[in-house]
Amino acid sequence: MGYLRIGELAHRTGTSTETLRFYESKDLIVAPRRSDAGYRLYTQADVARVDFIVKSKRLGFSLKEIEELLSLRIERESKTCGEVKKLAQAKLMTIENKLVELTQMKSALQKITDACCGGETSALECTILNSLDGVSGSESYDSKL
Amino acid sequence: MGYLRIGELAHRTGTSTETLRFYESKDLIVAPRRSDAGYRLYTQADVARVDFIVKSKRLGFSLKEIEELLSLRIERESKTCGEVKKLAQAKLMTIENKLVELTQMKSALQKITDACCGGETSALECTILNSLDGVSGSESYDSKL
DNA sequence: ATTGACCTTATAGTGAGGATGAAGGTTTGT
DNA sequence: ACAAACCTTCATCCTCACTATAAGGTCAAT
Repeated sequence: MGYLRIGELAHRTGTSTETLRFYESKDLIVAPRRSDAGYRLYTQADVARVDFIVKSKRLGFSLKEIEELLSLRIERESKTCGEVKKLAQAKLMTIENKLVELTQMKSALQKITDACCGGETSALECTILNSLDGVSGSESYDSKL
Repeated sequence: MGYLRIGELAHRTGTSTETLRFYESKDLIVAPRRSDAGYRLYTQADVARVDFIVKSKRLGFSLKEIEELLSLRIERESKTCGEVKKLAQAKLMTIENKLVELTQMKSALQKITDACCGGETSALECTILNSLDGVSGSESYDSKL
Protein backbone atom coordinates (compact mmCIF):
# COMPACT_ATOMS: atom_id res chain seq x y z
CA MET A 1 0.00 0.00 0.00
CA GLY A 2 1.03 3.57 -0.45
CA TYR A 3 3.17 2.79 -3.43
CA LEU A 4 2.86 4.82 -6.61
CA ARG A 5 3.33 3.52 -10.08
CA ILE A 6 5.19 5.57 -12.63
CA GLY A 7 2.14 7.19 -14.18
CA GLU A 8 0.93 8.41 -10.81
CA LEU A 9 4.36 9.77 -9.89
CA ALA A 10 4.56 11.54 -13.24
CA HIS A 11 1.14 13.06 -12.64
CA ARG A 12 1.95 14.28 -9.15
CA THR A 13 5.22 15.88 -10.17
CA GLY A 14 4.10 17.35 -13.47
CA THR A 15 6.55 15.21 -15.41
CA SER A 16 6.03 12.25 -17.75
CA THR A 17 6.75 8.57 -17.47
CA GLU A 18 9.45 8.95 -20.13
CA THR A 19 11.15 11.70 -18.14
CA LEU A 20 11.11 9.60 -14.97
CA ARG A 21 12.66 6.63 -16.73
CA PHE A 22 15.20 9.03 -18.22
CA TYR A 23 16.09 10.39 -14.78
CA GLU A 24 16.46 6.86 -13.51
CA SER A 25 18.82 6.04 -16.37
CA LYS A 26 20.86 9.10 -15.38
CA ASP A 27 20.87 8.06 -11.71
CA LEU A 28 19.01 11.16 -10.62
CA ILE A 29 16.42 8.97 -8.98
CA VAL A 30 17.22 5.67 -7.40
CA ALA A 31 15.87 2.63 -9.23
CA PRO A 32 12.77 1.82 -7.20
CA ARG A 33 11.65 -1.61 -6.16
CA ARG A 34 9.49 -3.48 -8.60
CA SER A 35 6.18 -5.29 -8.28
CA ASP A 36 5.93 -8.94 -9.24
CA ALA A 37 4.91 -7.81 -12.68
CA GLY A 38 7.98 -5.59 -12.99
CA TYR A 39 6.20 -2.27 -12.42
CA ARG A 40 8.19 0.44 -10.69
CA LEU A 41 6.90 1.15 -7.19
CA TYR A 42 7.63 4.60 -5.80
CA THR A 43 7.31 6.11 -2.36
CA GLN A 44 6.64 9.58 -0.99
CA ALA A 45 10.38 10.10 -0.78
CA ASP A 46 10.51 9.75 -4.54
CA VAL A 47 7.82 12.41 -4.93
CA ALA A 48 9.91 14.82 -2.88
CA ARG A 49 13.01 13.98 -4.85
CA VAL A 50 11.37 14.53 -8.22
CA ASP A 51 9.72 17.73 -6.99
CA PHE A 52 13.18 18.94 -6.05
CA ILE A 53 14.58 18.08 -9.46
CA VAL A 54 11.73 19.87 -11.24
CA LYS A 55 12.09 22.92 -9.05
CA SER A 56 15.84 23.07 -9.49
CA LYS A 57 15.51 22.77 -13.23
CA ARG A 58 13.13 25.74 -13.27
CA LEU A 59 15.80 27.71 -11.47
CA GLY A 60 18.35 27.06 -14.18
CA PHE A 61 20.37 24.24 -12.64
CA SER A 62 21.57 21.54 -15.03
CA LEU A 63 20.96 17.89 -14.32
CA LYS A 64 24.62 17.59 -13.40
CA GLU A 65 24.33 20.37 -10.84
CA ILE A 66 21.14 18.86 -9.49
CA GLU A 67 22.93 15.58 -8.97
CA GLU A 68 25.54 17.44 -6.96
CA LEU A 69 22.88 19.15 -4.89
CA LEU A 70 21.13 15.85 -4.23
CA SER A 71 24.35 14.18 -3.22
CA LEU A 72 24.95 16.79 -0.56
CA ARG A 73 24.63 14.69 2.51
CA ILE A 74 26.60 14.18 5.62
CA GLU A 75 27.45 10.52 5.90
CA ARG A 76 29.93 9.06 8.27
CA GLU A 77 32.66 7.36 6.22
CA SER A 78 31.74 8.25 2.66
CA LYS A 79 32.24 11.98 2.78
CA THR A 80 33.95 14.33 5.15
CA CYS A 81 32.08 17.21 6.63
CA GLY A 82 34.60 19.50 5.07
CA GLU A 83 33.85 18.31 1.58
CA VAL A 84 30.14 18.63 2.01
CA LYS A 85 30.44 22.04 3.55
CA LYS A 86 32.67 23.29 0.80
CA LEU A 87 30.33 22.15 -1.95
CA ALA A 88 27.28 23.47 -0.12
CA GLN A 89 28.91 26.84 0.32
CA ALA A 90 29.83 27.01 -3.36
CA LYS A 91 26.22 26.27 -4.26
CA LEU A 92 25.07 28.87 -1.76
CA MET A 93 27.10 31.47 -3.56
CA THR A 94 25.62 30.67 -6.95
CA ILE A 95 22.17 30.80 -5.42
CA GLU A 96 22.83 34.16 -3.83
CA ASN A 97 24.00 35.39 -7.19
CA LYS A 98 20.85 34.20 -8.84
CA LEU A 99 18.84 35.95 -6.15
CA VAL A 100 20.57 39.26 -6.85
CA GLU A 101 20.07 38.95 -10.58
CA LEU A 102 16.44 37.98 -10.26
CA THR A 103 15.83 40.90 -7.96
CA GLN A 104 17.35 43.24 -10.54
CA MET A 105 15.15 41.82 -13.25
CA LYS A 106 12.16 42.14 -11.02
CA SER A 107 12.70 45.82 -10.38
CA ALA A 108 13.40 46.45 -14.05
CA LEU A 109 10.11 44.84 -14.97
CA GLN A 110 8.38 46.76 -12.24
CA LYS A 111 9.73 49.99 -13.68
CA ILE A 112 8.20 49.06 -17.00
CA THR A 113 4.81 48.21 -15.63
CA ASP A 114 4.87 51.36 -13.52
CA ALA A 115 5.84 53.58 -16.43
CA CYS A 116 3.19 51.95 -18.54
CA CYS A 117 -0.39 53.13 -18.46
CA GLY A 118 0.46 54.48 -15.06
CA GLY A 119 -0.46 58.03 -15.85
CA GLU A 120 0.72 60.88 -17.97
CA THR A 121 4.34 59.79 -18.12
CA SER A 122 4.03 57.79 -21.28
CA ALA A 123 7.66 56.77 -21.44
CA LEU A 124 8.35 55.98 -25.05
CA GLU A 125 11.15 53.56 -25.82
CA CYS A 126 11.20 52.28 -22.31
CA THR A 127 12.75 48.86 -22.68
CA ILE A 128 13.88 46.35 -20.16
CA LEU A 129 17.46 47.05 -21.18
CA ASN A 130 17.03 50.73 -20.41
CA SER A 131 15.51 49.78 -17.10
CA LEU A 132 18.54 47.71 -16.30
CA ASP A 133 20.77 50.75 -16.74
CA GLY A 134 23.67 50.94 -14.42
CA VAL A 135 23.25 47.35 -13.42
CA SER A 136 26.66 45.85 -13.91
CA GLY A 137 26.84 42.70 -15.94
CA SER A 138 27.88 40.50 -13.02
CA GLU A 139 30.25 37.93 -14.40
CA SER A 140 29.44 35.22 -11.95
CA TYR A 141 29.79 31.54 -12.55
CA ASP A 142 29.76 28.52 -10.42
CA SER A 143 33.36 28.47 -9.38
CA LYS A 144 33.60 24.79 -10.36
CA LEU A 145 34.68 24.30 -6.79
CA MET B 1 36.11 53.22 -33.97
CA GLY B 2 34.76 51.63 -30.88
CA TYR B 3 33.43 48.68 -32.79
CA LEU B 4 33.95 45.19 -31.47
CA ARG B 5 34.47 42.11 -33.54
CA ILE B 6 32.75 38.93 -32.63
CA GLY B 7 35.66 37.49 -30.65
CA GLU B 8 35.87 40.56 -28.47
CA LEU B 9 32.13 40.59 -27.84
CA ALA B 10 32.27 36.90 -26.96
CA HIS B 11 35.11 37.58 -24.55
CA ARG B 12 33.38 40.48 -22.82
CA THR B 13 30.15 38.59 -22.36
CA GLY B 14 31.60 35.24 -21.44
CA THR B 15 30.09 33.58 -24.47
CA SER B 16 31.67 32.21 -27.65
CA THR B 17 31.68 33.35 -31.24
CA GLU B 18 29.58 30.34 -32.17
CA THR B 19 26.99 31.18 -29.54
CA LEU B 20 26.76 34.78 -30.77
CA ARG B 21 26.23 33.69 -34.35
CA PHE B 22 23.65 31.25 -33.08
CA TYR B 23 21.81 34.04 -31.23
CA GLU B 24 21.89 36.14 -34.36
CA SER B 25 20.38 33.29 -36.34
CA LYS B 26 17.61 33.12 -33.75
CA ASP B 27 17.05 36.89 -33.90
CA LEU B 28 18.00 37.38 -30.27
CA ILE B 29 20.58 39.90 -31.35
CA VAL B 30 20.17 42.15 -34.32
CA ALA B 31 22.42 41.39 -37.28
CA PRO B 32 25.19 43.99 -36.87
CA ARG B 33 26.82 45.99 -39.62
CA ARG B 34 29.77 44.39 -41.34
CA SER B 35 33.28 45.54 -42.17
CA ASP B 36 34.47 45.53 -45.77
CA ALA B 37 35.80 42.04 -45.20
CA GLY B 38 32.44 40.88 -43.92
CA TYR B 39 33.36 40.84 -40.22
CA ARG B 40 30.54 41.60 -37.78
CA LEU B 41 30.96 44.95 -36.03
CA TYR B 42 29.25 45.33 -32.67
CA THR B 43 28.54 48.29 -30.39
CA GLN B 44 28.21 48.79 -26.66
CA ALA B 45 24.48 48.31 -26.99
CA ASP B 46 25.17 44.79 -28.18
CA VAL B 47 27.29 44.12 -25.11
CA ALA B 48 24.39 45.10 -22.88
CA ARG B 49 21.97 42.99 -24.86
CA VAL B 50 24.15 39.88 -24.71
CA ASP B 51 24.83 40.44 -21.02
CA PHE B 52 21.09 40.46 -20.50
CA ILE B 53 20.65 37.24 -22.45
CA VAL B 54 23.39 35.51 -20.49
CA LYS B 55 22.00 36.67 -17.19
CA SER B 56 18.48 35.61 -18.05
CA LYS B 57 19.65 32.20 -19.13
CA ARG B 58 21.40 31.68 -15.83
CA LEU B 59 18.07 32.34 -14.19
CA GLY B 60 16.38 29.56 -16.09
CA PHE B 61 14.62 31.51 -18.84
CA SER B 62 14.52 29.87 -22.23
CA LEU B 63 15.67 31.72 -25.33
CA LYS B 64 12.03 32.10 -26.31
CA GLU B 65 11.20 33.72 -23.00
CA ILE B 66 14.24 35.95 -23.29
CA GLU B 67 13.07 37.09 -26.68
CA GLU B 68 9.77 38.06 -25.08
CA LEU B 69 11.54 39.93 -22.33
CA LEU B 70 13.70 41.78 -24.83
CA SER B 71 10.69 42.74 -26.89
CA LEU B 72 9.12 44.38 -23.87
CA ARG B 73 9.15 47.94 -24.97
CA ILE B 74 6.63 50.68 -25.12
CA GLU B 75 6.45 51.93 -28.66
CA ARG B 76 3.80 54.18 -30.02
CA GLU B 77 1.95 52.33 -32.78
CA SER B 78 3.45 48.88 -32.68
CA LYS B 79 2.29 47.80 -29.26
CA THR B 80 -0.31 49.01 -26.86
CA CYS B 81 0.59 49.82 -23.32
CA GLY B 82 -1.90 47.23 -22.23
CA GLU B 83 -0.14 44.45 -24.10
CA VAL B 84 3.24 45.36 -22.72
CA LYS B 85 1.92 45.70 -19.22
CA LYS B 86 0.17 42.36 -19.36
CA LEU B 87 3.28 40.51 -20.52
CA ALA B 88 5.49 42.30 -18.04
CA GLN B 89 3.16 41.42 -15.21
CA ALA B 90 3.09 37.76 -16.24
CA LYS B 91 6.87 37.70 -16.24
CA LEU B 92 6.90 39.43 -12.88
CA MET B 93 4.87 36.59 -11.44
CA THR B 94 7.22 33.92 -12.73
CA ILE B 95 10.13 35.90 -11.34
CA GLU B 96 8.50 36.19 -7.96
CA ASN B 97 7.97 32.46 -8.01
CA LYS B 98 11.58 31.81 -8.80
CA LEU B 99 12.57 34.13 -5.97
CA VAL B 100 10.50 32.13 -3.50
CA GLU B 101 11.94 28.82 -4.67
CA LEU B 102 15.49 30.07 -4.66
CA THR B 103 15.04 31.44 -1.17
CA GLN B 104 13.83 28.03 -0.01
CA MET B 105 16.83 26.33 -1.55
CA LYS B 106 19.09 28.86 0.03
CA SER B 107 17.84 28.24 3.52
CA ALA B 108 17.98 24.48 2.98
CA LEU B 109 21.61 24.74 1.99
CA GLN B 110 22.26 27.01 4.90
CA LYS B 111 20.80 24.41 7.24
CA ILE B 112 23.28 21.91 5.85
CA THR B 113 26.31 24.10 6.21
CA ASP B 114 25.18 25.04 9.70
CA ALA B 115 24.67 21.45 10.75
CA CYS B 116 28.02 20.56 9.27
CA CYS B 117 31.23 20.99 11.21
CA GLY B 118 29.36 23.61 13.17
CA GLY B 119 29.81 21.92 16.46
CA GLU B 120 28.80 18.79 18.27
CA THR B 121 25.57 18.30 16.39
CA SER B 122 26.98 16.00 13.74
CA ALA B 123 23.70 15.48 11.96
CA LEU B 124 24.06 12.23 10.11
CA GLU B 125 21.93 11.80 7.02
CA CYS B 126 21.34 15.50 6.75
CA THR B 127 20.45 15.96 3.09
CA ILE B 128 19.10 18.83 1.14
CA LEU B 129 15.81 16.99 0.81
CA ASN B 130 15.51 16.66 4.57
CA SER B 131 16.31 20.33 4.87
CA LEU B 132 13.50 21.19 2.52
CA ASP B 133 11.02 19.50 4.86
CA GLY B 134 7.62 21.01 4.93
CA VAL B 135 8.27 23.07 1.88
CA SER B 136 5.32 22.48 -0.39
CA GLY B 137 6.13 21.46 -3.90
CA SER B 138 4.86 24.66 -5.50
CA GLU B 139 3.24 23.65 -8.75
CA SER B 140 3.91 26.91 -10.50
CA TYR B 141 4.33 27.37 -14.18
CA ASP B 142 4.48 30.32 -16.45
CA SER B 143 0.83 30.85 -17.09
CA LYS B 144 1.50 31.06 -20.83
CA LEU B 145 -0.07 34.43 -20.55
C1' DA C 1 55.67 36.39 -47.92
C1' DT C 2 54.32 33.58 -44.54
C1' DT C 3 52.69 32.55 -39.85
C1' DG C 4 49.08 32.84 -36.66
C1' DA C 5 45.15 34.77 -34.83
C1' DC C 6 41.19 36.19 -36.26
C1' DC C 7 37.08 36.00 -39.22
C1' DT C 8 33.45 33.61 -42.74
C1' DT C 9 29.71 29.85 -43.89
C1' DA C 10 28.04 25.25 -43.54
C1' DT C 11 27.32 20.98 -41.44
C1' DA C 12 27.26 17.57 -37.84
C1' DG C 13 27.15 16.18 -33.05
C1' DT C 14 25.74 16.60 -27.98
C1' DG C 15 22.75 17.02 -23.69
C1' DA C 16 18.36 16.96 -21.89
C1' DG C 17 14.75 15.68 -22.77
C1' DG C 18 9.69 14.96 -25.60
C1' DA C 19 6.77 12.20 -28.95
C1' DT C 20 5.53 8.11 -31.03
C1' DG C 21 5.27 3.23 -31.99
C1' DA C 22 6.03 -1.82 -31.68
C1' DA C 23 5.19 -5.85 -29.24
C1' DG C 24 4.04 -7.54 -25.27
C1' DG C 25 2.43 -8.32 -19.99
C1' DT C 26 -0.90 -6.68 -15.99
C1' DT C 27 -4.77 -4.97 -13.48
C1' DT C 28 -9.41 -3.31 -12.98
C1' DG C 29 -14.07 -3.25 -14.11
C1' DT C 30 -18.07 -5.27 -16.14
C1' DA D 1 -13.81 -13.57 -20.29
C1' DC D 2 -12.61 -9.70 -22.23
C1' DA D 3 -11.72 -4.69 -23.00
C1' DA D 4 -9.54 -0.53 -21.42
C1' DA D 5 -6.07 1.48 -19.19
C1' DC D 6 -1.96 0.83 -17.39
C1' DC D 7 2.80 -1.00 -17.33
C1' DT D 8 7.42 -3.19 -19.58
C1' DT D 9 11.65 -2.77 -22.96
C1' DC D 10 13.48 -1.15 -27.16
C1' DA D 11 13.69 1.82 -31.07
C1' DT D 12 13.29 5.88 -33.62
C1' DC D 13 12.96 10.57 -34.47
C1' DC D 14 12.17 15.57 -32.92
C1' DT D 15 13.45 20.01 -30.36
C1' DC D 16 16.38 23.29 -28.02
C1' DA D 17 20.56 25.40 -27.10
C1' DC D 18 24.43 25.03 -28.07
C1' DT D 19 29.49 22.97 -29.51
C1' DA D 20 32.85 21.25 -32.71
C1' DT D 21 34.77 20.57 -37.19
C1' DA D 22 35.88 21.63 -41.87
C1' DA D 23 37.39 24.52 -45.46
C1' DG D 24 38.44 28.75 -46.53
C1' DG D 25 39.20 34.32 -46.33
C1' DT D 26 41.51 38.52 -43.67
C1' DC D 27 44.81 41.10 -41.13
C1' DA D 28 48.94 42.47 -38.44
C1' DA D 29 53.50 41.38 -37.39
C1' DT D 30 57.91 39.49 -38.41
